[in-house]
Amino acid sequence: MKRTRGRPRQYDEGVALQAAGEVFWTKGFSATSLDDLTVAMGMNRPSIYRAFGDKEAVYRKALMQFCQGMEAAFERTMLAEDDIRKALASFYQDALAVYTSGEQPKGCLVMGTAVAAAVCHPEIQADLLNVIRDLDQKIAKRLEQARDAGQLEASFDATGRAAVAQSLLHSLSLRARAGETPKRLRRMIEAGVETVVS
Amino acid sequence: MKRTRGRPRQYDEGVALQAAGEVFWTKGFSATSLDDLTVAMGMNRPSIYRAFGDKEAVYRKALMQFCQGMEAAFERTMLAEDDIRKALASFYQDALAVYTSGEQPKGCLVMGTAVAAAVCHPEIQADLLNVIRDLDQKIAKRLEQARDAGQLEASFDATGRAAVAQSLLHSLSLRARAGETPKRLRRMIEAGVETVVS
DNA sequence: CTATTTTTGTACTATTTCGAATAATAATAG
DNA sequence: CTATTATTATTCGAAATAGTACAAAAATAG
Repeated sequence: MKRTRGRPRQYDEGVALQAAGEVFWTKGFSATSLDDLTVAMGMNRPSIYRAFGDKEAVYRKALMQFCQGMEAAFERTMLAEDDIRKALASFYQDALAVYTSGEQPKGCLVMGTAVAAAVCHPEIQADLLNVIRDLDQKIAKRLEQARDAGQLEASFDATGRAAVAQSLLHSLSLRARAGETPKRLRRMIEAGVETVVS
Repeated sequence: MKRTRGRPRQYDEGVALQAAGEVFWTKGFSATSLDDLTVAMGMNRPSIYRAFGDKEAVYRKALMQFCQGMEAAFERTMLAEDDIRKALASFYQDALAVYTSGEQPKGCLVMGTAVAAAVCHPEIQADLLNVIRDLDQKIAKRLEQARDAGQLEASFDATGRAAVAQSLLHSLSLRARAGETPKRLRRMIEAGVETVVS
């Protein structure tokens, strides 16, 4: 951690992006103003521009940091647990815990806010598609592994079911943001796991 | 159609709301300005206020009109077709046709834009939750009917599977808006139908 | 023809918003 | 101590935005 020249920066990149993410998560991309960001990030406007670029750049970086957190959750659950049902169930539960973590449930940052912005912001749309396809592949790989371990039928369509499995996650996010009760969401997880592996 | 007193209105309510819906569908709720609406609806600002109220009121009325169109699609497919697999498949296909209808695919107006606005706009959130729960019930009822007709196992969990079935719709909307290819979306429908009824 | 009613059209104000120009600050290099 | 570099802080201006006040228009009622 060598000191560089010039005035030392007062912000921590990760902390600032997390704070930005919180605002975007609540208000959405276009309803969030730069003034909102200066307050939340504790940085003044020119510092934000210097450090991250314009609003869209801040947003995309906050998205990517959020995704890293979700990838960690995937590893803690889907990859750490051997039984595929338990793995799926704990993955959904971990995700749901994130989706309902704040004072108000806000779902997934990506699915809750990037989707709306996607049509008018091609780069956000591209990020979104990448995230979705990446997760499809990760789930499919894990399902194949379970199939090879004999936990699923030999004819199990891992790719098709992976898309279904991620659909449940999308819907969980959406319903959480819509204010659905935790009880109903948990029941959906149960029915969903059973459906995916059936 | 009796002529009423006063200057005749130049707009048609349904047409105006549809035009408003198109803008919201593309830009999202908060990125749409009243100037955008005046242009699209062919009405000047005070006329919009008089006729529909403020931006949020216009938005909610446009949402509700969109939902009526989707309900009609539900009746054309899920209720008109006897075989539950065909019914589901044609419902998803009809929905996908709507989701990818414009020059750019925009998914579902509700799932694509109301979700982002839901956290800061309680009435939009309430509308969203109502729409979701309503469709869950409609699908569950249709699945029960299929079960009673012997097309599904007696132990089939209609309520749980209805939530899964709607999840596929949510994901279809989301993926379409993310720019997923029609080919992949159609494949997802196939795998999804098979999963739901399995 | 005049009064009444409803909608349309113009213009305005106060506020928000983005982005940039400029100055001040705090460190290192030599 | 002076020059250089990187970051922070203040301020400004131009544009966009939401909502409203008020006048004009186009119909019916009597």
